[in-house]
Amino acid sequence: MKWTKMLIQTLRDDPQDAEIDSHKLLVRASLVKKLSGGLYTFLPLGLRTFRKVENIIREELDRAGALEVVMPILQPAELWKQSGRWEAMGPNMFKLRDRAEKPYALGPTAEEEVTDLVKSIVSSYRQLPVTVYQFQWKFRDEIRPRFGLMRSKEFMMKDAYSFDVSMEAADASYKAMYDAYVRIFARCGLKAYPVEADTGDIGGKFSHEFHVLADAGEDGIAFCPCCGYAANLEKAERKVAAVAGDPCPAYEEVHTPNAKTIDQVSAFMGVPGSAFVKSLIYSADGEPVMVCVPGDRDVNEVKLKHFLEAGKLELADYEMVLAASGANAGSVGPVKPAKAGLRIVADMSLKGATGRIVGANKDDYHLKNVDMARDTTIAEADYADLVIAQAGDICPRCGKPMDLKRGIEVGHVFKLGTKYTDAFKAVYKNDQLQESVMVMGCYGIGVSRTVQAVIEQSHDRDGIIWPAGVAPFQVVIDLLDPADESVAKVALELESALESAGVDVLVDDRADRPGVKFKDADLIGFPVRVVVGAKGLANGGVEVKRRDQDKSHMKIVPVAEAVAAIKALLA
RNA sequence: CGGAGCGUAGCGCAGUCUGGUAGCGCGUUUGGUUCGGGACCAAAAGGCCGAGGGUUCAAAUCCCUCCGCUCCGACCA
Repeated sequence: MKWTKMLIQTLRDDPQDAEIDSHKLLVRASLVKKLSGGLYTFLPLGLRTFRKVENIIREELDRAGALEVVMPILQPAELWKQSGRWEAMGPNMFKLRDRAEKPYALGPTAEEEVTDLVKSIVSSYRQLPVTVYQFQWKFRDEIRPRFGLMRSKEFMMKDAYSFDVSMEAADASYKAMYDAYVRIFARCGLKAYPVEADTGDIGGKFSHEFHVLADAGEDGIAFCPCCGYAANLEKAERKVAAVAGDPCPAYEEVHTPNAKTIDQVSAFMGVPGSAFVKSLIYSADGEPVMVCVPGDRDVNEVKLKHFLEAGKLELADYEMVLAASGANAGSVGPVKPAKAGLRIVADMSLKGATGRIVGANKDDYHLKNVDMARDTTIAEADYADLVIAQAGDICPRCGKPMDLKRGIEVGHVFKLGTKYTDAFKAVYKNDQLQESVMVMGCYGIGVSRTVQAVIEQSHDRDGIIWPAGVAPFQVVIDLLDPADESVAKVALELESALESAGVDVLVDDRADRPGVKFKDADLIGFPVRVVVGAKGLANGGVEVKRRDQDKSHMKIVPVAEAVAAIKALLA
């Protein structure tokens, strides 16, 4: 392929609307072009990488025995109503109607569709297990699209779904996908780590996310450097040492005018935030619940939701706070709240805590010298791990302190159980003609996001450094003297020789000066650069260099040996 | 949805406060000189100044409305 025949528009300046390196480089290297917020066109170069990532995924899933299908993007609303997610997905889902007013969704995912599909084909245990997958554009009405392809309204996802006869059999399907994911990300040149995760809106039993570590990542991850425990902060557990609370005198009121937040009261009283108990009123399925956590920690709503087994959990509104506590937000506390029998739950680090400061359930007042056991009615069983893990928290597995990292979620595997197969009555018959519900798993990879994650993880000041497996072209030939027929001939012959050897190559045949070509080659980041020029040929051949090595590694090789030398650099 | 910032040539920006012929750099086209890490000279093309309304003799500039983009936040007491 010749550069002058491609549609490439590299940019010297960073685009005005990009914040992170990978987003800037996607645009500057002419891989994508923005149409509108959260909507991108893949340009020829970007699409080549995109297809390579797709093919790696396809090969590994095929190898794992999965079957490719393509299901409609436009999904009838009735499917979503059957699973209850027409409501549950809320405004995250694009909804539309046809001319007959029949409602549809633009698929944000396809559990409903695939369950309906498999149910209609599979009726016997002999047909199981089966795993199907597709590459399909997904649509989500994101609150805030950002960072280019990282979080967009429309994105390419590989989604796979397994169906098994039992929980145990489903574990094997899960394991097969997990292993395939490890291979896929390795082949993409990515360091992706599996981390334990919450199952979120999709629901299910357990799951792992695959994360690429990057400061620009949107997710917090707790990492144990000692034993390798890794979990999304939404889920990350922690161990808490028992509190040896010294006895304290009876509690008493303190007037704290105009001090609402922990920071304000802490400053007012001259006591650190950790001495406080922060108390929040949540509405759990419409019922008020008070949640107490140390003043310097934040509630983990995901953990709380699981602990309370609540369907819908949100912070209580103003009226509910007043009715439950007797005071407004800012003065809420666990000692004698207004509502008799109000359920109070607390973080386990508060068990046995004494001498704490809490809201007095009376506006502008706090209580000091509170002994959680003596002064509150919190049940033994209502102490649980309810806060977001922090760096330094104790690993639940090995007892050593954990680190905090940030990650880009590129893949996710779920063991779903029977949530959807129950809803759709997806059953099979066993050899006794007895019917059972199939057990399901689902497995996603964000293809467009993975492309960007590779860039985020592999670039330098000059541009992208593509891993050879996913580069738009593996080799760029910088033809420095395109007007010189004898030099051009060498470049073109090398191009066909490389193509015959299965190496894809782009010849920069522009009439520009060398510096322009070198800069663009570095920006786009072809793994190997070959310079063909009159000067080099006079010195004995063509010059080859890997993108990830500097000029000192450049080698002059005779034209006849060039293909072998280039293949060696790509290996 | 709340807050902030920004919309001027393909891209990056100045001009807006203080109204008076729409500019700069990169890119593009043509000619010439150059030619191994983003060359130089000359000439040229390219803009409904986000859209609509208002004020004014006159609006990119002042006022109003809307639209789009980016960032922060979305109830942690």
